[in-house]
Amino acid sequence: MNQGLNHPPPKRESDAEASRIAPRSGSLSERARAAAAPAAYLAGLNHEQRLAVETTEGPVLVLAGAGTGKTRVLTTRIAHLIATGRARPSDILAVTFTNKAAREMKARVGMLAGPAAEGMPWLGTFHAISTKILRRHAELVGLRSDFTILDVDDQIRLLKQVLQAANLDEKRWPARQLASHIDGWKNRALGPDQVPHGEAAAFANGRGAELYRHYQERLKILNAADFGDLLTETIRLFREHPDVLAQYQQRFRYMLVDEYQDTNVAQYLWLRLLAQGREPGHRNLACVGDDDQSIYGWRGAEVDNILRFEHDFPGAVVVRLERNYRSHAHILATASHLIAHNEGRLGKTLRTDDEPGEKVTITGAWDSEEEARLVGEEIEALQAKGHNLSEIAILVRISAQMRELEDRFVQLGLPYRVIGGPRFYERMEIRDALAYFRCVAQPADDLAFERILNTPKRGLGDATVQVLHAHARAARIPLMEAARFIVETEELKPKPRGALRELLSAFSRWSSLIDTTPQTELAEMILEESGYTEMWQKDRSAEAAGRLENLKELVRSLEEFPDLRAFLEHVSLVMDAVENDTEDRVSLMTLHAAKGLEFDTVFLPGWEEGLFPNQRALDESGRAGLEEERRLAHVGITRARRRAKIFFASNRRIHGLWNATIPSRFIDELPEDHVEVTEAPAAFSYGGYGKSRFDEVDSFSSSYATPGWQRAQNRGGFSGGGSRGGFAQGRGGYGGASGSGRGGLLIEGELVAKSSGPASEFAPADRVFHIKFGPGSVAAVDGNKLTVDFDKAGRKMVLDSFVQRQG
DNA sequence: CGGAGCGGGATTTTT
DNA sequence: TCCCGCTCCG
Repeated sequence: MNQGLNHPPPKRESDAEASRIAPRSGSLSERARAAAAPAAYLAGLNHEQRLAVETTEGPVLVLAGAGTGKTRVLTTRIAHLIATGRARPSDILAVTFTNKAAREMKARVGMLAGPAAEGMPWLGTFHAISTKILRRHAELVGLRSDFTILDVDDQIRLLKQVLQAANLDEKRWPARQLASHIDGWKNRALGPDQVPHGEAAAFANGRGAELYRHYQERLKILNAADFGDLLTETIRLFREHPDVLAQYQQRFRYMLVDEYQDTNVAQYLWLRLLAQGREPGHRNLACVGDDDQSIYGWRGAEVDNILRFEHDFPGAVVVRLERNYRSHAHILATASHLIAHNEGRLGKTLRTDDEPGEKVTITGAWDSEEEARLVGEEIEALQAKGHNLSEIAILVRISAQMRELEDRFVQLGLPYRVIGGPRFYERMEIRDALAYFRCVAQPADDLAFERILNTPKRGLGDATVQVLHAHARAARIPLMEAARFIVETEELKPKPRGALRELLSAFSRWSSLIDTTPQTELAEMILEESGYTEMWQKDRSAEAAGRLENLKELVRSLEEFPDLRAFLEHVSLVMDAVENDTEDRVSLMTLHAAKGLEFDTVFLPGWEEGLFPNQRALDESGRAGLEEERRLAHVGITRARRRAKIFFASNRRIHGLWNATIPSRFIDELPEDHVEVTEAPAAFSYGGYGKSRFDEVDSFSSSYATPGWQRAQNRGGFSGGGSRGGFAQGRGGYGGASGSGRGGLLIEGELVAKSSGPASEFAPADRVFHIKFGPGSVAAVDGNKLTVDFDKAGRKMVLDSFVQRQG
C-alpha cells in the first residue's frame, strides 16, 4: 500500500493493455515521491471523501448529499489521478452538465494539481465533448466537420418549415410541441425509426415520426446538428464504427461524471459505450450525484440511472457523503425529515456537527402581496443588523412569483438581481448579431441568413424568402448562393432586388476581410454597415439602450478569441456569459436555478398546494412528480447556511385572478422540533373585508395525487384521512367574518387543522352560501376544506370559513 | 411590407 | 393579468 488509507490493490499495474497504451506522466522516481509524501491535497478530507478520491479503480458511485463537498471530491480525485501518475490529464474524461460547472472544475483542478493539469482536454459538458468528437468524425455520420450547431430558435424555425412542407396547420400542431417531442425522443436516443408507435401517434395524427425524419433530413442538408444530435449522433458514431469507439475507450482510462442524477438515457448510453471498453472490473467510471437533488425529470433526466448504478456496473463501490459542511443543524434536520417522505431514493442521512442555529421559520401571509411585504421587511431587518444582501436569496417555484416580489423590492429601494431568465446569448439582439457573424464566417448557414435577411427592415419580406427558397431547393444550394443568382434575374421586383444586391455585396466585402481584419473591428463594421446598430438607435422603446449596450458587450467579448470562427464555436455551445456583478444585492431566482448555490439566508415563499407542489407536475407525473417537487423543496432548504424562511399565502393571484389557497403539504412534512411558526406582524392591516378574501380555489381543484383525495373525488364524499393539514392564519384572522365559527382551528401561530383534528361542521349535502359564488351544496369535506357544487359557479374547493350555513 | 388588434396560453431550463 | 404570435388592413 503505497498510497495510504484505503488504497485499493494496484490492479492496474497488471493490466498489460493499459500499461501499453498509457505512458505515465512522471518518471518512476517522481511517482514514488508523490506516493511517499502525504499528499497535501488529501489533507482535510474526511474518511468518506477520501475513500471517494482514492478508490480509483472500478466503478464508483459517490452519493454526495447537499453541502457534503461534492466538487471538492471530484476535483481532488482528478488531482489524485494525475499526481499519482495513474493518468495524464489527457487520459481523463470528466463530464459536467453546465459550462459553469466545467469552468469551476477546471479552475479548481488547476489549483490542486498545478500546471500538470493544465488544459484537461476532455473536461467539459456532454455536449462540448460530443462536439469535439463529432467534428473529428463528422463524415461518418453524414455531416461535414464544420457543421453548425443550431440553437433553439433555429430549431423552431426549421421545424416550422418542415410542418409547412407537410401541409400541417401550425395552429393545431405547433412547432414548439413537435420540438419538445423530438427533444424527448433524442433524450432517449430514439431515432425516427425507433419512436414508439403510440408516441408518434400523439402528434399530427400519427405523423410524428415522419416529421422527425424530415427534420433530420433537413438538418443533414443544412450540415447542422441540434443539441440533441450532438449526443445521439455521437452514440450512432460509436455504434456504427466500433473502431472509432475503441479509440476513445482506450483513451479515456478514467471517467468522471458530475451530477449523475441528471443524466438522461442518451447520456447514459454514451457513458456506457465508453465504459464498456474495459474489463468489467476495470471500468474506471466514477459518477457523483445525489438522487435527492434530481429535479430535471421533466426534461429527460432519469433518476433511475443513479438508482440503478450498482446494477448497471456490477461490483461498484458506493460511497455516501453524508457529512454536511454547509447548514446549521435545524436546517439540515428539516430538510432531511422532509426528503425522508420520498420512497424512490437510495437513502442518505445528512449530519452535521454544526450548532443548531435558528429554527426554520414558517410564516403565513394573508395574500401574496403581504407575503412580498413580509419578505421585504425581514430582509430590511437583516440588512439593519449588518447582513450582506448578497448572502440573501429568495427562491421561488415559478418565475411568475417574482413579479410581486420585485415590485415590492423596487418600492423599498432594495437592490436585487434576478438569476436565470433570458441569458445573454439568448437575447434577440445578440442572436441577430451572431446571425450576421455566422453568415460572414459560414456563408452556407441558411438559418442565420434567413434570420437577418430582413433585419433591419430592408423590404425583403415573405415574398422574397419564398423565391429564394424555391431556387435554393431546386438547385440544392444555400440560400445566399441562390440569392446571388436571383439578383441577376427579373425574378424579384426592382426594389427588393436592389436591397438584396446591396446586402450581398456587403457580405462579400465582410467575408473578404475575415482573415485580415481584427475580429472586433470587423464585428463593429458589420453591425454598423448592416444598419443593425442604427435600427436600435432609432428605436425609442425602453429596452433599446440596453440592447445597444449588450451589442457593445458582445463586441468586447470577441477580443478574447483569436478570430470570429473560434468565437462562434464557443458561443454555440456556451450559451451563458460570465457574471461579474459585485454589487451587494439580494438574489431572486427559481428553485431550479438555485441548485448548486448557497446563501446564509434563504427565503422560500409560495409554499401552497397547487403552486408548490405544483399542480401540473402532479397531474402530469403523479407520484413521481410529487417526489420531484419534494426534492425541489429539499434543494431549496439545503441552500441555506444559517436561516431558512418558508412562507405561504392564503390568497394568491394566478393569471390575474385571486385564488384562495391552502398551505403546502410539504409544510406538514417538516419536523415540529426544528421549525417554528411565526406570527405575521401586522398581518391584518387590511381590516374588514380584503378584496381577496372571499375567493375561489378553482384552479387547483383538479385531482390531487394523494390516494385519499382521489378517493374523495371519486366518491363525491369524504371524511378525514387526508394527508394534508393546514395552518391557521395568525391572529384568528377573519374568524368573525366567516360566521362559521372555526375558532378551534384558528389558534394563533400553531400547527393546526391536521385532518385528524376537529371535524368540520359541514357535511355533504349541506346547503351553504358563499359571498362570491352564492348558494351551493357541499359535495365533500376534507378537514376545513370543502368541495362545494355552487348553483351558479359550479364545483369549487373553498375553505369552510368562507361559507355560511344556509337554511 | 409593416403596424395594430385580437385570441390563446401561461412550470421548472441546459446544451 | 399579461405576453406573445398571428391575422388583417392600410
